[in-house]
Amino acid sequence: MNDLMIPLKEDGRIPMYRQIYDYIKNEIQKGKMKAGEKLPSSRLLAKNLCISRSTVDMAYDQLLSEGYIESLPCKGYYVCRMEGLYFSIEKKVFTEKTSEQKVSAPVYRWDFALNGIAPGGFPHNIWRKLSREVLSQEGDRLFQLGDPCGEFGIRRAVAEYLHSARGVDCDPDQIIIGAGNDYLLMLLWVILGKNRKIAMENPTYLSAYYDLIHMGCQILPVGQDSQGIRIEELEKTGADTVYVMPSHQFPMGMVMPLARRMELLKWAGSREGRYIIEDDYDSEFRYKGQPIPALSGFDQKGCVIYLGTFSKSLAPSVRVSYMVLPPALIKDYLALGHLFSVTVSRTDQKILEMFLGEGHYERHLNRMRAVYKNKHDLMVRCLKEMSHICAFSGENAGVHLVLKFCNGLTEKEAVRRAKEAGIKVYGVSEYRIQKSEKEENMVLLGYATMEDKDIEEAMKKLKEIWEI
Amino acid sequence: MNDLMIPLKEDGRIPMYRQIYDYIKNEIQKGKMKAGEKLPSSRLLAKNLCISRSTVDMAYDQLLSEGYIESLPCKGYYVCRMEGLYFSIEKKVFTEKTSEQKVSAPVYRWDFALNGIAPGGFPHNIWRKLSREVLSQEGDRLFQLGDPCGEFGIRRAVAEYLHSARGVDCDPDQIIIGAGNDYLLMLLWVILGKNRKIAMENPTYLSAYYDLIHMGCQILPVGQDSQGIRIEELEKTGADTVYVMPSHQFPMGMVMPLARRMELLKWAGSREGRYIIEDDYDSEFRYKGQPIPALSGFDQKGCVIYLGTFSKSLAPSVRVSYMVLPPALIKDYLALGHLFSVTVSRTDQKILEMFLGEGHYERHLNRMRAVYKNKHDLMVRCLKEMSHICAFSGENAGVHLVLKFCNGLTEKEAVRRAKEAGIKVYGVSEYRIQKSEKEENMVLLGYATMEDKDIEEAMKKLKEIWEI
DNA sequence: GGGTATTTGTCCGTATGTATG
DNA sequence: TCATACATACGGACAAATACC
Repeated sequence: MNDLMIPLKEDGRIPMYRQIYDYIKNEIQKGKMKAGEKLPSSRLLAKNLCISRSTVDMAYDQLLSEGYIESLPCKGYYVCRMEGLYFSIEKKVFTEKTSEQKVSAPVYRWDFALNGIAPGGFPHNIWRKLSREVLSQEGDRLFQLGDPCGEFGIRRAVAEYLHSARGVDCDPDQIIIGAGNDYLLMLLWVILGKNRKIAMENPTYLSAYYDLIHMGCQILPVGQDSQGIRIEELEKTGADTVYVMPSHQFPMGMVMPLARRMELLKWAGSREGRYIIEDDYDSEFRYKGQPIPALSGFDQKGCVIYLGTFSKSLAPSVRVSYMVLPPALIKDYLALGHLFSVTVSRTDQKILEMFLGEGHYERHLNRMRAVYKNKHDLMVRCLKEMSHICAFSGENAGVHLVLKFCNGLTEKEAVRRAKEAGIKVYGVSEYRIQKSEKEENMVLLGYATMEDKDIEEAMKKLKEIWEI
Repeated sequence: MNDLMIPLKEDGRIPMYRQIYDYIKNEIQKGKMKAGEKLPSSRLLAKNLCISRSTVDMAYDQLLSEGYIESLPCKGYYVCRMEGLYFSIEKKVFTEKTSEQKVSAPVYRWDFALNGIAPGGFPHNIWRKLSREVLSQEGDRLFQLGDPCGEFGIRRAVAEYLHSARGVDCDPDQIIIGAGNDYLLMLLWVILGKNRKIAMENPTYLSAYYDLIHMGCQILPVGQDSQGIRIEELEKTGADTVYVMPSHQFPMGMVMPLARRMELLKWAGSREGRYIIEDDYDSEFRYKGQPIPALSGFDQKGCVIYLGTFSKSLAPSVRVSYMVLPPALIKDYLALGHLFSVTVSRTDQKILEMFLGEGHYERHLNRMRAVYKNKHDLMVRCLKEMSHICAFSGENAGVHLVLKFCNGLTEKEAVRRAKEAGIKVYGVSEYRIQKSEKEENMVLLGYATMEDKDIEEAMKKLKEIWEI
């Protein structure tokens, strides 16, 4: 009985320890838990229910004192023999209505989604604790209007993080905090002026592409090789700005080596007013090879705009991103007269500031890196058994892989077959901003949100159905 | 490495397991412990440090989960190969520059600010309670990606509120949640298409004006009389869209009567593709007269876009606004393919949902209405004693008043004299998007942030210094 | 070379201090 | 003051690997 799942409601009306107590008592009375049966250990149950062990302890204590269970030190808790008592307590059970979406959705049993985080990956308790601290300490002050760029505290924390972890040397005053990359890109578009010709890698991160397109921007697609964007091609487009993801290109997954980075910087520095937008969206997760500082760290001439986010590394719903502007552009931004208010609530800013400042972020990243490396290695192991079907790339970083079929399977057919088997995979063609004429044969598999067990099951199925 | 001696301080400030963790992590990062090296066993280290084994276990556990070390059961713990993160040991320290504004700011003893809320006006305890509930109840779910328009729950709550309090009849699916009006205006600009000619009242809410201007929008200023925007003039401009604040025009403070509203709706309905953007920013605060439903409530043809916010009614730092789009535009928005993610964190959305759903918002508004009515009445009393100096208007709603000098004082001079006396008041000319040729003679006084005592003192001073 | 003592990671229940309302 | 919940720290029991006789 280690899979005990107790539905907890923390509306404050019924204490949690009481709910646990009630539930277990009921199970014993109904006979679902039999005499001698072992209860889950306090640690295990606490972990499963995402609460403190002491809370479980309190529930067990009460059961103990009422004779429902006995405790064998260093062994566990066991259900006692309850004799001579007659129970007839029938509890009414309420079930939640399945929402309509849920009814129409269950086409996919597995989803190799490209966003989202590992289940249980969000550092709940810490976040909750910090949230409580912030709300009780800061008082009214936090609900007055704040700095339009974001509070100094979080900007400093981000600057320190960028310095030590990404090699980016910037002043807090160069940083702008905003609710998501989409928003910051819109802001950037205003700051840079509306006549920019922006080059992008093809395929690329579609959200950024559409952001810019819908703002009325002219986008010039540029091809890429194994080292990243092709500089020669970039030069030919006549673009004055380029949007790149050097640390882990999305979706192709290549890491831009130092040499190419230097070429890119040279491109930007060779003409006045050229800018590089460096989207460093998931640089936090690397599993192999030398860490390469962000492009922005090598920037001497102030032509790199750095974009980073907590949405990928912490949780998608933490909609906080940051942008480092070169001094010249920050001046332009301030000249706009603070016309935009900051889009992130001050409480969230303060929580994040503390999260970074107290080292929680570093620890969280380390933990998640270990978690993702596990999944990554598992994926690689599964894929190695499929080498007659496909080759893979984009490994060693990020949380997704690129598969290229070598058995003649097309992207379309692969996606279709996977769908029939209840597995969602993503075709590379979806991310092209300039469609290729020839048939595509690559798919993307994100593994962040998948449980290890599901990865194994799904990969086994894929191996079967992609056989030709 | 069995001679590991870790200097432990047991002053209770840093937990012991944490000190051990920090120490070892540091050794590994500095390279003093190399990959593959064996750590002392938990028992040995515990003995050496004279602490419990479990304490060492906790430290090792954390190092384990973060991937610094690996555990081989029955053998020992070993240092892992740490790759991926870029370490720069030296920490950089940033200090906040005392911003120039702060240095030059303390000129003012009183500030009749036009934004901000009453001191103590934010319902702290409730907010904190809800925040705690949300964070402990919702668990992980809340940190996965949510609905791009905002969670259904808050959209439903807003729809219900708008229906009952503002007479706006809309479906939750017509609502888009966003971080601030600025953001929603940018979004709207994308949805409406970039060739719109937008008319605005003159003077108007500058932030909205600059948002649109910087997006590259063509803005046509339109004059207004005591009833609001002049329809004839609007017609002449050739605009296809108009931005208005019918319930309390900023900054002039007039309330658009029913007749004018109908004229405006007629204007919009008379030509295909005409839209009215109704900014209902502070309709919550009315002190007199019949409440007039929002323009959107009379809209039969689907040509009104409604903008509302919690930034004014709750607190500036609660950056949550909402937009109600007519069905046709919602379709256009969805056709854009959800390219924008929602900009408000899901926790904040959930908190607000409960805040509305449990009736806290209604109670809060009632309370604040009473608070502001007090201040409002106090202002009016003070101003009546200044009737030889100025007339006032814009009363009965909102949290600011408009003063018009009748003793020949100019805006410029009035602002200057007030500044000398340590009082900040705001000239109407600042809010004009088309400057007037003749000398201005109106100023704006916001009373939301002022304590009653300060209002009395400041108004008394103003009476003296504005005497001619 | 096979039994045995020792070492080791792992899991267990327990106790205490602290923060919050 | 008390109930609730969490963080920290303790020491015992067990099974598997290892070292030793």
